[in-house]
Amino acid sequence: MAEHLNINTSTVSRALSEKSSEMISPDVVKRVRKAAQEMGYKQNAAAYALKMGSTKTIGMIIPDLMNPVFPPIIRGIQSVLDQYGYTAFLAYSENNEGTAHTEVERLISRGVDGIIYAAAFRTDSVVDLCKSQGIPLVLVNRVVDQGDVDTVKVDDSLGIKMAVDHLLDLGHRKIGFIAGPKNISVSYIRLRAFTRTMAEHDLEVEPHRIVEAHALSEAAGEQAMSVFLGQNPDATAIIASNDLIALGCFTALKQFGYTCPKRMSIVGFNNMPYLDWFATPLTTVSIPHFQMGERSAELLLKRIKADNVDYNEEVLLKPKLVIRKSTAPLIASKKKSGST
Amino acid sequence: MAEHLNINTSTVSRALSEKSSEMISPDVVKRVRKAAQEMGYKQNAAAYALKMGSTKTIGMIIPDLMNPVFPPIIRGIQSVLDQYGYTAFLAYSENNEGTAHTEVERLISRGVDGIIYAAAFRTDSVVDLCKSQGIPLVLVNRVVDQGDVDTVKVDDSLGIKMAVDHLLDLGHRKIGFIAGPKNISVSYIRLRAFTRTMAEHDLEVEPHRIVEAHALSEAAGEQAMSVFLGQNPDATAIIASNDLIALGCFTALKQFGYTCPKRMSIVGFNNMPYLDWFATPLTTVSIPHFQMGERSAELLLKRIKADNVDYNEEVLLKPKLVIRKSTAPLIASKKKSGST
DNA sequence: ATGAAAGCGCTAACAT
DNA sequence: ATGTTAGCGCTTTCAT
Repeated sequence: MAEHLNINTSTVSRALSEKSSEMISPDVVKRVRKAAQEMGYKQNAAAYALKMGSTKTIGMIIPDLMNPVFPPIIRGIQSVLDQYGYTAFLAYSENNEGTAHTEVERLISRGVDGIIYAAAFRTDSVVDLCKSQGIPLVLVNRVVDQGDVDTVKVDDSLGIKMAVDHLLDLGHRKIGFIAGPKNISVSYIRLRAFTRTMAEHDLEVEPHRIVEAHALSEAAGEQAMSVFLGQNPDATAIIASNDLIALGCFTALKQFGYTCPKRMSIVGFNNMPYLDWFATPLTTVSIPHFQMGERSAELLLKRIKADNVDYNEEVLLKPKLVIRKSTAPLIASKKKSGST
Repeated sequence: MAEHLNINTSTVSRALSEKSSEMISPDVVKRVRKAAQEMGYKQNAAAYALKMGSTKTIGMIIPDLMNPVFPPIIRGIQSVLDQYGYTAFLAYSENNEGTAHTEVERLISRGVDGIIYAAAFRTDSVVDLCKSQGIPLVLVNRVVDQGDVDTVKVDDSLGIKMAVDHLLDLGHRKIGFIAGPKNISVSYIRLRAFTRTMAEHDLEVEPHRIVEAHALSEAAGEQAMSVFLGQNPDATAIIASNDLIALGCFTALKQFGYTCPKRMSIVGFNNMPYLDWFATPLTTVSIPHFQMGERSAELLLKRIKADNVDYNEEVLLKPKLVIRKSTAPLIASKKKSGST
C-alpha cells in the first residue's frame, strides 16, 4: 500500500497491526494509520489467509432457512462473531446428511476456521470429517451418538417434562406423541423423555399412542396426526416433537372435525415466531434460540483459539413452557369416560 | 499437492482445471484427478483468490434476518450461486444506512466479487462506494434515486393498485394508508401509488387519511395506526405499507375495540409466511421473493462476468393479490353513513 | 505436452 | 526502530 510514504511494506504491516505496532515509533504508526484511512486501504483477506492459514471465517450449516427457528440462532452466532472480526458462511443440509457432508467439504475448501453444525443426525459422518481435517466443530441443538463433540443444546427432556406436567395438571391422561424421525437426536430424546415422564407418573404409554412423522415438517405432522387420530379416538391431548409438526396436527384435527383445545389439547416445541397471532395460539416449549447461537459461537471461537481439542464441552440451556390457547383443562368432553 | 506423482505443480493445476486440461495428455489428466480424489485434495481458496483476484464470493446485505420476507430471497440467491460455485456472505444493515456502509466495506475487504443489497435507502452512499471501488452491485426490492444501478424489484405500484381496486370493489371509499418511512423507496412508491390509484377513481385522499410509521415494523405500525384511528373515526379500510405494519394495525384496532374485517378491512404487503394460520388471515399483496433472489443473483453474476458496467438493467417482477379474511364488503357497519 | 519460475499481498523471521 | 527477504498455494507466462 502506502509506499509513497517511502517506507517499507513490513513497517506498514506492523504499524497497522495491533500487536506489533509497539515495535514501531509512535510517530510512524500515526502517519501510516492516517494514510491508510485516507486512501481507504483495506487488508487483502486472501493474502492474509494465505500467509496466516486463517481466514477468520467460519461455516454454519442449518437444515433450512425457511424453518423459523434458525434465523435467531444465526443472528446469535453472528452477533458474537462480529465482535471478533469473524464472518460466517451459511450452508444448508436440506435435512440430508449427504448434502451436509458435501457442504462441509465446500466450506473446508473455502478455508473456514471452524464449523457450527445445526443439523446433525444421530450418527453423522460430518463429525468424523471435521475431526480428520482438524477443523473445530460445534453442534447446536442436535447431538450425535459418537460423543466427544462440543455441543450447545437445550434440555429437551426438561422441556418435554414441562409439557407433560402441564397436560397432566390439566387433567389429561390419554396423551399422544407425534415424534420426529428417529435418526434425528431431538426427536429421539424428546420421545424418550415423553415415555419416561409419563412412567414417572405411573402412566404407561401404549404403542399406538405414539406415531412417528417422517420429517420435522408441517406436512409430515399432518400425515402422522391423521394416523394417530385414526387409532386413538379416545385421546385428549397431543405433544408434537416441534411446532411445525404441531401445525400439521391442527390441520389433521380439522379434517376429523375436532376442535382444539376443546376436543384435543396440543403442545408444540420451539416457540416459533408469530404464534400469538394464530387462530389457536399454540402452547409450546420455548427455547433460547438467540442465546444458543451466541454460546455456540463463543465455544467455537474458544476452540479455534486454543487448538485444544482434548476436552469437549457441553453447554446445556434451559427451556421454558409458554402456555397459550391450544391447551385446556380436561372436563366437558371427557365427563363420560373420565379416567381420574 | 500430489507431487509424489513426480510431476510439476503446474501440470497438476492444468489437469484439474476444466479449461486447460485439454493441453494435457488425457492419461495424465486422469491420473491426476484420480489422485486428487483419493487424497481428498481441495483447492486452497485463499491462494486461488490471491492469484486470480476473484474470491468466487459475493456479499448480501439485508435489513434483518428476522423479517420473514428475507429468508426466501436469500435462498433464491443461493440457489443460483451454488450452480456457479459462488458462496455468499450475509450481513445486516439493521435498517441503518451507516451500518450498511460499514458492512459493505467489510465485505469488500473480504474480497467479494459483487454485492446484492436488499436494504437501500432512496439516497444511499453504498451505491457510490461500490461504484468507486468497481464492485458490481445489484439492488433487490429497493430502488435508489441515483439511477444507473442494476435492480430487481417488484411492481409495487401495481401491487398497491390491486389492493386499492380490491377495496373499492368491496365498496370501501374511506380508505386510509399507513406508510413506511419515506426515505425507503418502497414506502415512498407504495404511498404514491395509493394516492394516484385513488385519484384515478376520482377519489381524493385527504392528508389525515395517511399516517407515516417510523419503521416497517409491527411496533411502528401499531403506533401509526393508533394515530390514524384517532383522526379517522369514519374510515372503513386501511392499506399497510407491509405486513408487519399491518400486524401492528391489528393490535391498534383491538385497543380501539374495533373488529376486522367487520369494522375495518386491512390489506398488507409481502405475504409473509404462516398468514393463513392467523386469527384473522391477512389479505395481502404477494411478491415472488424466491424468484427475486434468483434474478438478482443471475444479474449480479452476469455483471461480474461481463465487467460491462456501462448499461444497467432493471428486472421488474409482478405481484399478486392474495385475498384472505381481513377484507370484507362494506355493508352492515356503514349503512348509516353510506357514501356511494 | 510438460517443466521452471514469477508473482498475487501479506507477515515474520532475520538482518541491520 | 525499520529494511530485506522468503514463502504461504496457486495460475500462468515463457521455455523447452
